[in-house]
Amino acid sequence: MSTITEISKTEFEVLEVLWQQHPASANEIIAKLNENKEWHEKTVKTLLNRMVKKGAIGFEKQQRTYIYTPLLERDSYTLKESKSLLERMFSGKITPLVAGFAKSDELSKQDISELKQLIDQWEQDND
Amino acid sequence: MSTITEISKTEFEVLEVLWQQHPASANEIIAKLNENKEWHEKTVKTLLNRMVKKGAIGFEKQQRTYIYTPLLERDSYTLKESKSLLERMFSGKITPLVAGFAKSDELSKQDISELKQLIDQWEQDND
DNA sequence: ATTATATAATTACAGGTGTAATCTATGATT
DNA sequence: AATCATAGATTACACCTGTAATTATATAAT
Repeated sequence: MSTITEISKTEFEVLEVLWQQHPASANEIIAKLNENKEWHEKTVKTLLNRMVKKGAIGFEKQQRTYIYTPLLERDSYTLKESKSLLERMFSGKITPLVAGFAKSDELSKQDISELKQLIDQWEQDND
Repeated sequence: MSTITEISKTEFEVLEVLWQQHPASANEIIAKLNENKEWHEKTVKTLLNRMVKKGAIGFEKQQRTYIYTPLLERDSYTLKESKSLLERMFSGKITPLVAGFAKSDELSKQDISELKQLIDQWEQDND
């Protein structure tokens, strides 16, 4: 249920494809992953196994093979991780993070316009 | 020089006090850390040692004791970590992260006004 | 039924991490 | 000078990670 689960960086990459498309078999996941970079089959299987144990994903037996599904919501997981990072390095505030990006020229015109829109929306909603 | 260095979460906490005040001896660091939560002296010493090996901090001998200094800039380190997180979970874009906060009511009136100010500034600078 | 094949389970193994305890050397104290 | 206290160095140790290889098992093929 809730996000007690700790996911490692590689595990996250695997979960990512599951979030994009589930349920999915190990082989489907492996194939999808390999569109980007090389993943050894055994490695992926290990990661799936570990995530099952951690309760991050579940599976259903389809004959001999497993069909996996995420048990963790992407949004809540990324939010938790984001909050954790902000907490640890920016006293929990979002602005210093964005300011860091601004300062080192990591913000594009596009980013700015998206942020403005987001803020407008927020102000409409919270008023 | 540049941020090749990998710092663990606890190491970061120790580095944090060094960034706030340096150079500093192990004991000063330990004292400062203990203002917040309990840190075992041995643990802190281990972490300092590891960070020296990693090249994240340096020291100067003051008689028998070491006086440590950060060799890593806070800003560049936090930027690197922030970028890494955005890269991994938001395709490198800042807006989805902020949107996640907005969606789960993690943004305060204050945050919004700070963000707006930041954006104003950015627009003044980049024009 | 036997064998080959493909899945999942188990085992491997060298770092890294959190959290200390123990050892060693050196300066302080008597 | 001998001893003590203390700082740093070394060692410990279980768990996590990345990255697989090996083993066991269940089906598919012959």
